Formats: sequence, structure tokens, C-alpha cells
Amino acid sequence: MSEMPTAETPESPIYLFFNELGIMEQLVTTQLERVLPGGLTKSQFGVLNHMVRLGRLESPAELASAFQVSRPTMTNTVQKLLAKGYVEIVPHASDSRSKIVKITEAGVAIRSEALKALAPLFERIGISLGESLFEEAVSLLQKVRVYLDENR
Amino acid sequence: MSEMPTAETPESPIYLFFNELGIMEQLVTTQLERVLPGGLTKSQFGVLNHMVRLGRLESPAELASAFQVSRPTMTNTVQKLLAKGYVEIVPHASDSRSKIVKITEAGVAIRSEALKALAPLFERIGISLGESLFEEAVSLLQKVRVYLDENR
DNA sequence: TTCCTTTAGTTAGCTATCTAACTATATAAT
DNA sequence: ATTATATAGTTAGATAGCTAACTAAAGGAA
Repeated sequence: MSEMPTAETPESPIYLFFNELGIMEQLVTTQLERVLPGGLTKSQFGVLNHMVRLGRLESPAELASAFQVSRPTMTNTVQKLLAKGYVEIVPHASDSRSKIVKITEAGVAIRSEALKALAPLFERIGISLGESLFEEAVSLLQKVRVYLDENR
Repeated sequence: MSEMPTAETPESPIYLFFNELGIMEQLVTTQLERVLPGGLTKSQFGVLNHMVRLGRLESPAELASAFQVSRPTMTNTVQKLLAKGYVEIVPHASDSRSKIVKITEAGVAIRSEALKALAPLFERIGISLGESLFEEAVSLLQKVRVYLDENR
């Protein structure tokens, strides 16, 4: 009752990492959304980009899993994209519980525009910090992600 | 109009990094909040922890700057902490626009409890992945953060 | 002194995210 | 065939975050 033991946590590098992660994510999200066209959010762009890159047809559940968000969250994102005409929803052929999200012409176009809008930002960052820094960082992040994903 | 040029973006390591960042942040937030006591969110815990560690009195604006969130966001977080009795708000001595956020006894106590709740999680992660991985990652993240912060 | 600009905090209205709970369909077990 | 369990999608209600716009106070310039 006399003194507080102050040495409770020696500022674990793990907590520092989590903290830094949160701050970074904040900065990145706001900066990306500042330049994305048509009021696209980072999540909405992420889904469009994912669909173009993979070229594969996926259900909302598969998309949710790819981005590590809950199914209700992906429902929401897909509905926003649907309202903007960037995707269409078609029923799954063999499983009537499921749906298939297809990107539209407009979706492909806005994704292309978004890439053009992001390019200068990425270029500046690449010049200033070097792309290899990001390759290293990605490989570290992936290790942590895989662990968290498996031990959830 | 015939074929789409598919090589629009050679999947920049920078975008991969941003993407990985978002997914990680998702996982970390949900896992931290699953173990935090008293319905503390990651942000609320972050603020309490910050105040204990620095021991310095800060205004909402200074807290917002430390966590790179907007002032309205910090207003919200502080109000949640206030409602739970973990902080109190006192007027600033010389500047009557400003306020000072002070952590309460209850705030110190719940922060301490939170550390105990987080410890096993951090320990497991540290054993599995090694703390040095996180030290490396933090130093990389900080470089990027500083850049984004300065070129905003 | 008076006016202009900046800063602190808040309010309003939006999106993204979560969990809990619900419906419907599919699949396995009895 | 019936029942139980698991999965897909949605709805409801919560928090965190943003920008825009507002009030109040501080500080500098005319």
C-alpha cells in the first residue's frame, strides 16, 4: 500500500511493435483515402484490387477470409461496392447459401484509376526509403501474421 | 479496346506492405481486446498505458498527437475513459481553452490488470517468434512512420 | 483597441470494424 | 427419414476512426 511497483512491464518489444503498428495503420489509411478516387475507401479498393489481381471468382466469405475481417464486415464492404456499381452479385451455381462477387467494367476502370492516383505516392516513398525496406518489413510482418492467424 | 493491359502494377512491395499492415492490425486489435479486462479497447488501454509510462500530464490534443489520431477521436476515447472512472479532466492552469487528463487510482489499477492479462499472450509470442524479430520490425516501422508523418 | 489567424475542444454525420443473434441451406449422424 | 451440426449471409447494436463545421480562447497585426 506504500509504493507502486513501477517495474510492471519492461516495455516489451512486442507491445512497442503493436503500438507502432496501430499508429502506422492510421497514417497509411488516411493518406491512401485522401488520394483514392470516387470516395473509395482502403477496404473497398483492397477488394477491387484483389479481384482484378487474382482474376478468380470468390464469395463474400472467401473475401472476408483473405482480408481477415468478419463476414458481416465483408457484407458491408461488398454492399458499398454494389451500390457504387463496381461489383455485381450472382448466385452460386451449386450452393444456394453462397454468392459470387464479380467485378464490373466500372469496377475495373476505377481500380485502374486508383492505381494511377496511388502511383506518385508510392514512387515518392520508394525513392525516399528504398523498396527493399518494404520487402524486409513484409517478410517480418508475414511471420507475425501467420503466427497470430494460427494461434487465434 | 481489345485486350486489357494486365501489367498495370507490378505489385509494389509498398502496397504489399500496406496491405499486410492492415491485416495484421486487424488480427492484433481483436486478439488484444479479447483479453483486456473491463471491456477496455486497444485505444483506451493505449492511453492509460501512455499516461502511466510517461507520468507526465497531457492535454487531449497532445494525446491525439502521440497516437496520430484526430482530436475528435481523442475526445471520444477520453470521454469513454472518463465514464468508466479511469481518468479525470481538470482545467489547464494558464490556458483556458485547454484541459488536462489525469489518470485515477482506478485507472492505474485497471492498467495494471491489463498488463497481467496481456503478459501470457506476449510471452507465447516471444517464445515462438523471438523478441528480436519485433525489435527489427519496430525499427523498420519507425522509419516509415517518420517519413509518412513528415510528408503528410 | 480592434481585427485576423491559430489552436483546443466538441458536435454531427459518415465508414469500417467487431460480436451476438437470426435465417437458410448443406452435410453428417442416428 | 429425421435430427443435429456446420456454414453463408444478413441484421442489430456497439466502438474507433475520419472530415467538416462550430465555439471559445489565445496571440499577433493593424
